[in-house]
Amino acid sequence: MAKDSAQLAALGDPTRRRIFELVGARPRTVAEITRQLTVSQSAVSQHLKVLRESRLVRAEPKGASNVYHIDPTGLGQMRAWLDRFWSDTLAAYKLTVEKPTEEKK
Amino acid sequence: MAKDSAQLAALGDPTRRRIFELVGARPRTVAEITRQLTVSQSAVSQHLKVLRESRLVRAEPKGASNVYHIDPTGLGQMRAWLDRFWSDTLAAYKLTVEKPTEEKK
DNA sequence: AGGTATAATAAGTCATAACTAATGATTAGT
DNA sequence: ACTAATCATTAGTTATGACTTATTATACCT
Repeated sequence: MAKDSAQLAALGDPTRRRIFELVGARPRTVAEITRQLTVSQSAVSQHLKVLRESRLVRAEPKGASNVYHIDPTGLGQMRAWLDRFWSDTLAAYKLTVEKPTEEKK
Repeated sequence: MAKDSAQLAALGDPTRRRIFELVGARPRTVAEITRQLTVSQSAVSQHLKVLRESRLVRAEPKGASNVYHIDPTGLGQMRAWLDRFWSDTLAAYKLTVEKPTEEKK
């Protein structure tokens, strides 16, 4: 459990979550994203940098534009982080449900 | 996509991630958690409140102590949030892998 | 070459959230 | 009743990260 999650850190910010969701809906340029939000283009760029470095998005240059896509790498890492708890929690939950009368240990 | 994730907001903080991981390893009291970290008991309590309100953990009173457990509710919501992108990303990724020569659109 | 658009970076600002010490309610034991 | 332990809450402090404006490198068109 020494491995912190850069993805969770990145998505802790609401503006970055919205950016991620926009890109998740379909690939977008910085300008498109900026038009959808109420922050400056520069703020969007800075947020995209954080998302890029945590491997949640990747940039594809197209002329003067950069088109941002979801990056499966960070998604997979985040999913792995989550699955650690999900399987354990599910197992404990199933025990409770299947044996509701055996609460004593 | 109007539904923001309280769970991601909660886990955006590194101290709260560590607390969540400790509780995920096994149920723990506030005192136990406090001993494992380098912040005050008061800080731990405040963080646990955030985790509780986002349904990532639940408290079980035991005498003067509170034992904290993982709450499957918030985990499930977080997983659902993530799965929205995972399935789409996987589909797009598979398309790329299965047809590597058709990069033109 | 000149002009426009795009996006990354730098430098500065400041609100807020993570932290602390203090407090008080509750529990448990003698 | 008294004492100790536990933990939630309150009130105060301040570092940091999200924001802005400004700048600049690159791409593209005429």
